[in-house]
Amino acid sequence: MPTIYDVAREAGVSVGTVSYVINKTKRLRPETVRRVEEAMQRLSYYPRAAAKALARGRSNVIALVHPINIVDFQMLLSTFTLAVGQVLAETDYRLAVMPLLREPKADLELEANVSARAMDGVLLLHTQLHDPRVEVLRRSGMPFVMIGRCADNSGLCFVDSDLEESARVAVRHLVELGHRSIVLVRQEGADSMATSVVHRLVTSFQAALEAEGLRAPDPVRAPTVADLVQAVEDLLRSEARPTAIAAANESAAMCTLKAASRLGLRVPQDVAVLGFADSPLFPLLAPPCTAVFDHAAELGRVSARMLVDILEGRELEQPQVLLPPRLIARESTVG
Amino acid sequence: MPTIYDVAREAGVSVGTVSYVINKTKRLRPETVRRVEEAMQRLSYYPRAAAKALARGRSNVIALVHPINIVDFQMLLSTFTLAVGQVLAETDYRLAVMPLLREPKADLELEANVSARAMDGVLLLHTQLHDPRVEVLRRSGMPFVMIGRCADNSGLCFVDSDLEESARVAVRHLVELGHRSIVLVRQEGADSMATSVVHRLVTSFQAALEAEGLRAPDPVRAPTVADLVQAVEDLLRSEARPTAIAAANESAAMCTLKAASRLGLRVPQDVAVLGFADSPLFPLLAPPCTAVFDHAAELGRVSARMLVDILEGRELEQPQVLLPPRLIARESTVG
DNA sequence: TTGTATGCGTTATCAT
DNA sequence: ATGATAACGCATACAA
Repeated sequence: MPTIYDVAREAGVSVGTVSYVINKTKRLRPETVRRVEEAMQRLSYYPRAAAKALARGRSNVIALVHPINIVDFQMLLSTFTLAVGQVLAETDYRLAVMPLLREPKADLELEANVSARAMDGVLLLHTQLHDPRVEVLRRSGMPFVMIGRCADNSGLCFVDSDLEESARVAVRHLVELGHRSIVLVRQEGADSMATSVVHRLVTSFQAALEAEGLRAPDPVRAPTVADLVQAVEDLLRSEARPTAIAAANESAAMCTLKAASRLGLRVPQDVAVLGFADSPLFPLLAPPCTAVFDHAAELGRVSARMLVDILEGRELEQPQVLLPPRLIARESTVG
Repeated sequence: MPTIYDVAREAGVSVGTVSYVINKTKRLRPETVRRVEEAMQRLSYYPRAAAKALARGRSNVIALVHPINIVDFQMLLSTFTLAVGQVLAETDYRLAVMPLLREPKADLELEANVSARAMDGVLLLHTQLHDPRVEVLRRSGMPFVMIGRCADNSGLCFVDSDLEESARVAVRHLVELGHRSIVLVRQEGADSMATSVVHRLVTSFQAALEAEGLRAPDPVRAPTVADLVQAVEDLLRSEARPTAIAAANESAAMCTLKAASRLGLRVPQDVAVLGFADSPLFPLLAPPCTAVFDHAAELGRVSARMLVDILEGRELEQPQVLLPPRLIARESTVG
């Protein structure tokens, strides 16, 4: 493997000059630049990432940290990742997605990477209200932007969906369609990481129902897909059968549609279905499913830009951003 | 940030000793070990990843390289990633998922990372028959394991599904159920990266049909979800309406089910549907969809173990592994 | 156990 | 205004 010294010798210049050419740190005589570039070409030289990172004190890597064992389908993740990648493509930062595996060891794994300064900054997905990962990041002084937020966000940066407003928008949409009996359905993972964002949604949703003067029944929940389908079927067969169901995530929406179809109920005539979360699946469902708060891509763009601004020492216009919900009405509610 | 020198001073030993304690490279007097460990604790010292990488000549990072803009839903990716992560958790290697963005620049991006020696080895997802990324990896001497394979695999390591056998298994399943008229449906992305694996499937499928003495009509294809639904609807309304449809991936399966439901056709009585690919979605569809070749997790496990073996200099039992297909019969074919 | 050379770029300082 | 030189960052590994 050729080093910068080999290149310097080959080009007949000093290593400093080569470095300046690589990093465009100084203006050099075009002739010199050409010689150096040709030498690099000939030797097929490429600066070692580790050496660069050690010398500069930073790695130019941004880590996207997310739990891998969550119940949601991670459709959000690919949309989000794509958006982040597109922002970073115009910067010097490289993206490394860092899936954290088992819950108990997850924090240690993050702590190891953070303490080793394996990255310059972190995008933290699925932030929960009391998130041990946030403590790790905070203590270490690692710059980070949360997607979602904690109970106490003072001094922290985040980009989040406005869940409260999302719930209101959803409820209002259903109420305007004449629904008065609405139930929320959610899959309850064994995984605490995923739950707390859902918990916030549940709370907001109940509040939104009450604000419209409607009853706010307990949400239907089940740990597995099969159980959830069964639970929704039971609900739809009960006397208290709601006329509309809101699903907290993709899998809940699919379970709901499935339960309805099993019972021979028509959607939306017999029961309307609305899903939270952004998912490319929703338009493909039968019927296409109305969705609220689909801006995974925007969460990605905004959070990535924010983190880059922090790392570049630029002033942040807004360290805490709430994205307004959007409702995409499809056939599962509006026929 | 404390360095190994600070720790050495604090513990009253030399840096070498500290290094030995960290890496358990040598046996030291327990008393010394204790002193060093306490010093590290007090200073909350953690070795810098970049320094370590520079000194050792390797990063202990394994990169999972995959295209991000493929049409498939990347359900495979999360299952696969989880499995890889579980294998690596028992090793010293960390996992960095590296999504490659835009097609034309993807190779350059990979080349930059590879040349910079940002990782020790690569797991290459969605390998295509003529894959420029393979050339990049090959030229650079970077150890890698392909998931999928190329046209010429001599000297290369891969783990792949046995697509030919998968196609036979699928066709046989449908034939045994009495189907004689079977059509393959696929979504055709703008993205060439995704197509060639599908292309192999198409070829195998046609061959399997002919081996059973059946006609092998051209596959139905369309670039977008909406178009594909339309195309399947047209097919199902035509005189040549097949009694069974095989879908090349998740989105094609969902499009097919949707087209059937729109036309009021019952699945599987009026038309049977079978999907290729592994997806946690399949059981959730209405009806639950029969699937062939669902071993994303095993692909992950086997390829990760293989790469670690290569990196550790262990002898490979089998550098080229074909996983036999599995068929999971669900209601979309067996009612 | 210790001392020290080594790996590889970056950047401040000095020389032309 | 350019270019050369040397110190620096941090952990590893070998010789003593």
